[in-house]
Amino acid sequence: MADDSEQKISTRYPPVSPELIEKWDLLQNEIRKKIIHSNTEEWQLAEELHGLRRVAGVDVSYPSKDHDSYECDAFAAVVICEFPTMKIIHKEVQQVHLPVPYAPGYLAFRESEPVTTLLNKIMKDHPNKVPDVLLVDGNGMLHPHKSGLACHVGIHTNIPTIGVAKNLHLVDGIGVTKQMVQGMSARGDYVLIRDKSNEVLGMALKTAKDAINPMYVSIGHKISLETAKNVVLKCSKYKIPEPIRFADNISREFVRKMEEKSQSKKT
DNA sequence: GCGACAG
DNA sequence: ATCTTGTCGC
Repeated sequence: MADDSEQKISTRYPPVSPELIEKWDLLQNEIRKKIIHSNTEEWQLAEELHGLRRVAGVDVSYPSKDHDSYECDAFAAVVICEFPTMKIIHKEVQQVHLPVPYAPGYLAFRESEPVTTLLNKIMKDHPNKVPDVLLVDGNGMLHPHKSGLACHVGIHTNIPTIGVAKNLHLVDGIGVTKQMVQGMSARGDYVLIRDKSNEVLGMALKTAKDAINPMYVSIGHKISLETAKNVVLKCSKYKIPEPIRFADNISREFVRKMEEKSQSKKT
């Protein structure tokens, strides 16, 4: 069956072979079919999220020099926070090799494998710290094929997962205007984002009072969008939800250390 | 008609 | 994602 959602990717991205794209599209379809769109856990039943103990943030940071090359090394970080205090109870960073470039719509094929490997390692080594829900920086269902990075990570770890993106990724048919975003004044305000067939893919959510731009929230796996919104809000002190913000800081820190190291080596 | 495009 | 300075405010 022909797929009309093929995208034109400008030359600023390293080229990915049509064969690989074709393979990725098939894999994304498989992921999409496996996604559970509703709540599956006890703690998701009440708005107060009673019983939710641990929330993990997942992020990958890149060295400045080769983040745009076909393959590169990067640092993946997972930070597990206690809910609702957001106190860090575990953090783990891993240097990873990313064998394929970033291509719009195909972030999962760059980041999901190393991230799931790290998560599975934590689950094995620290079974008492296994997170109840994952916050992944990137989209879940708010994606051209409804199977963004957060969906992949959720399916591969079998943990409820939420996609949280700082920027809106282009999906044809969605109508999100600046006016809608400007219309949000209070923390917790949101605008649902639907596709051509009027299906809800995610939402623009105002997570902080003074944040001009919203966060884009969508489900990854085993959670409803309504519950996902609650989790993200309760984890957000600033614009970026705390677990992701921490994971971001830590992975960046390691990138910086690595670059300093390679600098002194040259001299 | 061209361009827009998570990280 | 990454590159950067100052600046405003609690």
